Amino acid sequence: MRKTKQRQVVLDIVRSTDAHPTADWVYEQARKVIPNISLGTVYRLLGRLQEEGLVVQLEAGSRKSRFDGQPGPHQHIVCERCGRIADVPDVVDRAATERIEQLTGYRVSTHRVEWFGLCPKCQE
Amino acid sequence: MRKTKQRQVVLDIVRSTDAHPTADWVYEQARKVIPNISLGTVYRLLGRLQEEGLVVQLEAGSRKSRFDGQPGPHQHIVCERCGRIADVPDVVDRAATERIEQLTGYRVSTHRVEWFGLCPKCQE
DNA sequence: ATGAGAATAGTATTCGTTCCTATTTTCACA
DNA sequence: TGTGAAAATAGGAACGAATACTATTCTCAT
Repeated sequence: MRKTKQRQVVLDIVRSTDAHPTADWVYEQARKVIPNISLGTVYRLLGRLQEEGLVVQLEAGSRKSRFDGQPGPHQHIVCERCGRIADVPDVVDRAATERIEQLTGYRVSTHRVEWFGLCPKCQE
Repeated sequence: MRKTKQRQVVLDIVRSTDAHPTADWVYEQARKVIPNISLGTVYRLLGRLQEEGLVVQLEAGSRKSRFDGQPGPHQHIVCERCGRIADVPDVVDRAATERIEQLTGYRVSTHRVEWFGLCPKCQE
């Protein structure tokens, strides 16, 4: 792993804010320092930084939406190897929701818990 | 809202499985019944069925990934109006994880809680 | 029966992201 | 301090899930 100016700039930018920026926002900021930096470089660096644990990527996962024909209060667990999705009961109670509302000032309307792991078949 | 064959077929398909199918899987199944059904129709119907509460869409939200330069155990709350994201502490304890493992047979490696609501600014 | 408008089929388009490759840059080692 | 091999980048092409567009078909209240 080599120390490049691009890498340092991208890391500084993503660390400089708590606004959870998008890749293209990081790209725009980076261009102020390195005008001809490439968007592909930003994507590659963000991915690499994530592998190293310096950055967390939200809403990643498979980019395909999946649909559930059994609506109702339940959550999901996704197999990290084969993508199989199973239903699980919700573990978040009313007290937790109220705590979040008080801490953030947000008015909570809903929440979603996603679990990740290995399904029984993929555990071998 | 009109009763069309396409609508009924898509609803039957998405209700017939608990595998949380993708839109193109639903499309392939639907083509076995209506060979010239359009993929756009499948997308539109799934969206409409979701609005009616008959179907739940997973992993939806903005299609852009967002990045967090402050790694560490915390979760997020997303404003449904302006997209603002704030950090919140995790509310899932060890006992809940064990319960999920026993219920599903999955080996849990991580989880993610996403809260949705209105940020203070958007509550007016 | 019929006509207005809702829904569809087929296709083009959008846009976030990834891939490709010639060129540049970094850094271990002489 | 040079030098060369490997790694990283810039720029642009390609990909793919999802959406937009529009002429045509279908539904259903009357």
